[in-house]
Amino acid sequence: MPEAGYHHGDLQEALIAATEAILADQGAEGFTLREAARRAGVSPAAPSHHFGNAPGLLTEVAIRGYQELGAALKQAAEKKEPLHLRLHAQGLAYVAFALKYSGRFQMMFSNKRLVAGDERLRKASRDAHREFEVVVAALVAGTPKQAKVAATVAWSTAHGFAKLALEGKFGDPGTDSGRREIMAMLRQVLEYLWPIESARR
Amino acid sequence: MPEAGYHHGDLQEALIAATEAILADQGAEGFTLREAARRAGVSPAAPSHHFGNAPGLLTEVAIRGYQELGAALKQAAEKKEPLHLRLHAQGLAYVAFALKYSGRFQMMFSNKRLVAGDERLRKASRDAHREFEVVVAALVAGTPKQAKVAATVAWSTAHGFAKLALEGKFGDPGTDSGRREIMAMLRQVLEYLWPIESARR
DNA sequence: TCTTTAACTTGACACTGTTCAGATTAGGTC
DNA sequence: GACCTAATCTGAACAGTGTCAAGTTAAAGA
Repeated sequence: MPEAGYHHGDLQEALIAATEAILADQGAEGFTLREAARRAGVSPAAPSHHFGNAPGLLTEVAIRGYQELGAALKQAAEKKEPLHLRLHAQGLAYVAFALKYSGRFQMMFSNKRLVAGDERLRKASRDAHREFEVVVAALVAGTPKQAKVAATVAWSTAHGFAKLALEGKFGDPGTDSGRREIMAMLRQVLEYLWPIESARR
Repeated sequence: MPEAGYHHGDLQEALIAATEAILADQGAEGFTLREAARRAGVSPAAPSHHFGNAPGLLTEVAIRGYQELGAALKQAAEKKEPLHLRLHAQGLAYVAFALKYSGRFQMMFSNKRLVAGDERLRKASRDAHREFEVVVAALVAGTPKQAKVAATVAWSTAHGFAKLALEGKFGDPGTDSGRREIMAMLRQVLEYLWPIESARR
């Protein structure tokens, strides 16, 4: 694990960490392969031996992002009654993740920069999405098909809200007060979609 | 309007058209300023005299995109009874726009590549969004604030669904059959959100 | 016609991702 | 311990990018 010398020791992880750092403080557009190599203290050509090319590295980062997101959704749904609260918690967790790790989040959903059709990536994305389904299935009385539709509604709404929020449509996501505005608006949206008290209007 | 000679005649429009063409057949990531200049038959430095820089040109294209999108939403809402159908039509129009002009659509919502805080851009975006509000306000019995929330729900859902669809989460948006799958799923989502027949469950 | 000014080009600079031949070293084998 | 192989990384190069400063061309107004 020595960071100096001709052989890095654990360049793979160092590059992933460097990429996440860049995404964190420069955003998705700020990433360059050379900068990642620079931060890992290695030549521009080094990453190719581990990840093939830039999309290869980014795909690895995206996979981990989906796993984190899935875990956050799972955790948000635990031990919440009534069941509606679980969906609220998941929506809040989804947007909170998007705001907190905005660069990574944006990268996770920009297929053009990832390895098109990577099987592990598809699986990670599906697994995260499924976290919505398990909650929705418990809530919606209906066929599995209806549950799938409801889960798609939940995902689409959370995702659309997060994306629009990141583009500054609901307030500046770069400031504390802006983020509070955004989350307040989100709570109203969730309440509209899945009212907590009464049955749906 | 002569296309040849030292002075182009109408380079402004030519560059915008070239940009839209690139976005149409290469996608948002495929755009380069030099390629736009190339297609307009002009040197790489020429665009700067009209748009300052690449974000300047892209912002102009995005503004027109929002205007088109707003017009499509407005048109979709015309002459449809019952009122729920207007929202359905708007959702369908939103996603149809995203699928048809995917490159431009993606660019419209990638602030990092546009002029941050351009006033005309903000207005164009707001105007498009407002098309949701006018329909929702007529539908939702409630305070203006509630109408705003409902409009945000509509926008978020349509936008999220469109984005996820473009990333291939509901089928391949590049094929006819994939697009049919996507639109079929969307119809179910809209029916879940705003059931046509009965009152909301 | 002359001159001002807008439009455009040329050439340069600092970047980018990727490739390829070569240098280095880690780890297993004698 | 010495040797060899295979993995790892470097250095230099290439084609491409956005943008800038200085120079060239032509349109428009006096």
